[in-house]
Amino acid sequence: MSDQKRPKGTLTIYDVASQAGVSIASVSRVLNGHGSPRANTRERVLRAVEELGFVPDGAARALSNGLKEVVGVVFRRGEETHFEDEDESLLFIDVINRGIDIAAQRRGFDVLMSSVGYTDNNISTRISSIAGKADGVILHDRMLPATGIAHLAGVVPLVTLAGTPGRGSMNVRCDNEAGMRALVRHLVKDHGYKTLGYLAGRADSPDNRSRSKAFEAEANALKAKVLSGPDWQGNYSAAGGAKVVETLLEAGRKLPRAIVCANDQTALGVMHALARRRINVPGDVAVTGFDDVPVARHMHPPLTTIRQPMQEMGATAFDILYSRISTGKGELDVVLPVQLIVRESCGCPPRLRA
Amino acid sequence: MSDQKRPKGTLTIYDVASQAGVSIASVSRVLNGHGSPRANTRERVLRAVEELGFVPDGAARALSNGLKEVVGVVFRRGEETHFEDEDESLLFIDVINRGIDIAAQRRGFDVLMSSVGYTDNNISTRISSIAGKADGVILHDRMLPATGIAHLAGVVPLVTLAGTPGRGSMNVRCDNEAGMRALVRHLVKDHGYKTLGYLAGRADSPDNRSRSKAFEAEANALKAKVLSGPDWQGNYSAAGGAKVVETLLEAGRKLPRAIVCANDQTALGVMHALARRRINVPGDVAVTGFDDVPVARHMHPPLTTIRQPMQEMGATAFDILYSRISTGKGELDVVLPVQLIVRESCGCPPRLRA
DNA sequence: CGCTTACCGGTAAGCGCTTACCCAAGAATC
DNA sequence: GATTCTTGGGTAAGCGCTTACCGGTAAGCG
Repeated sequence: MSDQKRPKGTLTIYDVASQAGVSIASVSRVLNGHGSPRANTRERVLRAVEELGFVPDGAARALSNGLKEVVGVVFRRGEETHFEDEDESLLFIDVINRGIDIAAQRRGFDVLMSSVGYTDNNISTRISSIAGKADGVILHDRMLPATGIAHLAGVVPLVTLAGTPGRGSMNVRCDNEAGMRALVRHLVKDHGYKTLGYLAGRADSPDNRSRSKAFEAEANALKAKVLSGPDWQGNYSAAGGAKVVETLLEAGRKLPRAIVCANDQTALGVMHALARRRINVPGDVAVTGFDDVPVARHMHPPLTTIRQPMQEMGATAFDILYSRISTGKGELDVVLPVQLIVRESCGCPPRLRA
Repeated sequence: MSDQKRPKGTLTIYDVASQAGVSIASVSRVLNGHGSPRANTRERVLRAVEELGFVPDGAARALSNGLKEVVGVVFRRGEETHFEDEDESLLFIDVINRGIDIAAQRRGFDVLMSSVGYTDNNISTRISSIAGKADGVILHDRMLPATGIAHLAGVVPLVTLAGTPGRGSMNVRCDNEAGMRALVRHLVKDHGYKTLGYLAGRADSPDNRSRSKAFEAEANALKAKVLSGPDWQGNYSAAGGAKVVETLLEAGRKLPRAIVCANDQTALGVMHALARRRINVPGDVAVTGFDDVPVARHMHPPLTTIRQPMQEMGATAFDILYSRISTGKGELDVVLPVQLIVRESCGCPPRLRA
């Protein structure tokens, strides 16, 4: 392991080749396991690589064979005001990212992460930068308007999460409709609640739209009274959820028997706001979420919600992207099943923990 | 925004050049803001880029100008058994990574993340892969033995976190000694505890070594009795901390008045184990941590600990790596200050929350 | 023992970009 | 109006790698 070698320029495959006394082609073959090098050649190359501490340049490799073995992931970094438990837990996005990471490793890919703040105004520049450095891109929800997505999809293989497939981009989402139907049914049929409110997520989110629609449809079908509209517009954040409840209360409006929130974070905010007003959950008002993020089961009371297979969503996103990259094909729209998780915030009795 | 263009091969700078009726050099100049292109030229190029939806290839760019604008970050993904709150929170590493991310963005760099599992046996292969794709690498604690670090540092600019600087690699850590001294002093002088135990982290961790040394030195200086040794060997995980306490208790050993844990996660495990035995914290035994991870203040009782500026550590790691990459210079060893955070697990009274 | 077949391994082309170098055309000067 | 200075922009080399192609040697065969 001689260290005296300190070539000023970077160490290249030529250095390895001359050290080993073979050609650069042989070095490349040995390193990539192509062809069938003679044992002698192989050994000399490996020894030279070891002695020199050679690491092939990823850029050159990528340029040459057209594969970077990198996926880009773009998501929003929370920057709004935070609620107690909100900033500190693995949220929806983190768990999905972990799934992507794990799936990527199986294929020898690495993950280029880029979080953008809410106030960043150069988002599309940043996404382009990522796109140029990766073989494909995974976009979390609400990163780009539909036209931007279509445009980008023409440039690089693209998977959106919780979006809508279209114009060449692929999409992974979960079965919002089935989840919402199950939830509403539980609230109305099992608990007998007659009035329900839907505290919406961002208006431009496909997830929010399908949850909202399924909510209304099912509630109407079961003859429950529905409260919604502009007063019920949240933004997926805990602060947004709390705000809606407070505004409603200050206006002297009567709350429904159950508040169905667009996601768990919103439910977190709602429960905070309710607690501050000494309104009992679920005694006076039941609250439900959507996602089943890790903190959901530690809320007071534990949150009844719909579990999305978050890690699996991430892994699936990578997998379809990968097959698109390597074979040119790939599912356009993958819908993953969800599961109703009954805890106590809906009014069900506590269960024994394992 | 014509879409009919669907060139089979990738879109290159040549396509843009011919579309704009200029040379590739001009396209490159406009895109990178070099030279002083005439307004006319500039416009034509930008229009062509827009029409074609051109995104320059990062690999080619990197190869050409020797800068990838990517930093690699390698860390361990937890895979051991988990305690209730452990898996679900932003831990030490996550917060540091966020700091890296934010600092990197300021310089137009992106972050290539690679988590390795505890059971992965191809770690150095993976690290090499990352190194080849990045301009520099940040390694979290205990990813590689010292020789491996020295070796890698010869290949790519390298920053270790909570390690030791040496042989060309840089390091960022926090002032373990000062923190530990302050903590021990608080326990002994303010609370009057006479016997202290140090529940160690991984034996091969530099952080653990310096905390352990400072602990003993300060405790001895203050004439407190010290319990340590092989029975007190943890591994930074909650499970490890709990195990030590249980083993001690089963062996009928008497616990010290205060248990100083190598990190917060360990303290979490210790408090679980103590609670299970109905031992009161801090009444019977005080417990302290180190790090101040986000959950620390939500434990029961809230954990007294040493706050490390985690996000700043990440940002600093990137910054010194960046200056090394761009100027060839860079601090070799950065030590960041820490702060004693007094909560209730040491025996102090509850404070009003803001 | 001479010819075919196989197989290793070397040479060189090119991946898409940046940039040093150089040329041409307009501005400035006498 | 001829000469020199200025400056935008084109040509081509080269970044470090992979791989198609081909030549040389050894093994297989009649």
